[in-house]
Amino acid sequence: MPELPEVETIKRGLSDKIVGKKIADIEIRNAKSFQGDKLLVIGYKVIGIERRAKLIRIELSNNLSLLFHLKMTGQLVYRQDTRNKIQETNKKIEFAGGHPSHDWHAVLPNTHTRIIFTFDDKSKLFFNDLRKFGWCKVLTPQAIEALDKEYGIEPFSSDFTVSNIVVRTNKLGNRNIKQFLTDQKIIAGIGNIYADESLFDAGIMPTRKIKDIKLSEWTKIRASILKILKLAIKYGGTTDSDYVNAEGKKGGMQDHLKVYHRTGKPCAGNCGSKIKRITIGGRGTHYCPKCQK
DNA sequence: CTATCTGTTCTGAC
DNA sequence: TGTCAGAACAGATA
Repeated sequence: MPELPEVETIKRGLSDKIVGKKIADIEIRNAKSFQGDKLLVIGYKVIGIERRAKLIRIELSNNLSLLFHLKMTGQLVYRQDTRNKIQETNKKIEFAGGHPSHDWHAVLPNTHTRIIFTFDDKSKLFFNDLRKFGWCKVLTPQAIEALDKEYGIEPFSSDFTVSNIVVRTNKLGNRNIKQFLTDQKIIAGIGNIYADESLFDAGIMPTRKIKDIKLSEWTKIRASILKILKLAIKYGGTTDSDYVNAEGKKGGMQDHLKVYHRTGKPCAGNCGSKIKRITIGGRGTHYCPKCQK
């Protein structure tokens, strides 16, 4: 599930590859995945890639932008070589084994490819999305500005201070900390994985009501969020199921997670306890009953 | 085979 | 106004 570190990893990967290239064609394989008129963006150059919350934006030379939300299973994979030898290799593996190979997603395009962008040098950007929840929209600068206001504080901005966080707890005191952290209108970019990991790092129970959280604990939570997000970006994000970077490769953060999807396993803090799993707001929530208070 | 679970965000009901 | 279930969708798992 692409959260801030995964989207940031894709952004950095794509910046190296497509900035300066002109969009020559767009093939829409699933109408719902592309919202807007593709003719408005074909023929224009990519001048930059930005990230806001879990959204990725390709900025074009005519001031319009292509905005993507990958939701849970979306991928943005760039291929320079469209002859795609990997595809032929994988097809053999797939048929030989009778089931999809380990590198199944390297086959491009595949059955989950919803949009194909072709650049003027014949290289391609594939938007894949198994569950079709993700989307790409053509947006004007005004629409981008309006959208920006709907989202909360960026963790890596100077606005991400304890006082700015605490001021947003007003009237939400009964809410628990896990739901508070994953609310995009409050802090932008934190999802299920990094909320659980940050709260473990901070030693805070995910069920804690925010009105009962002390200032010293908020300080710790803020520091833990930054620490965990930086670490996840360093490792290129978490590949739980579908996430891959702009080159189609998996992330490495899953090997460094301490609670997420570690239900029943020994706590990484050597406390002797096992990781528990509960449901908060309909989402799986993982924590150590001994290390988190 | 069916039922359940997964996890981001929006919508509509209370 | 806040909260919450349900939906969007496809596939893995029980």
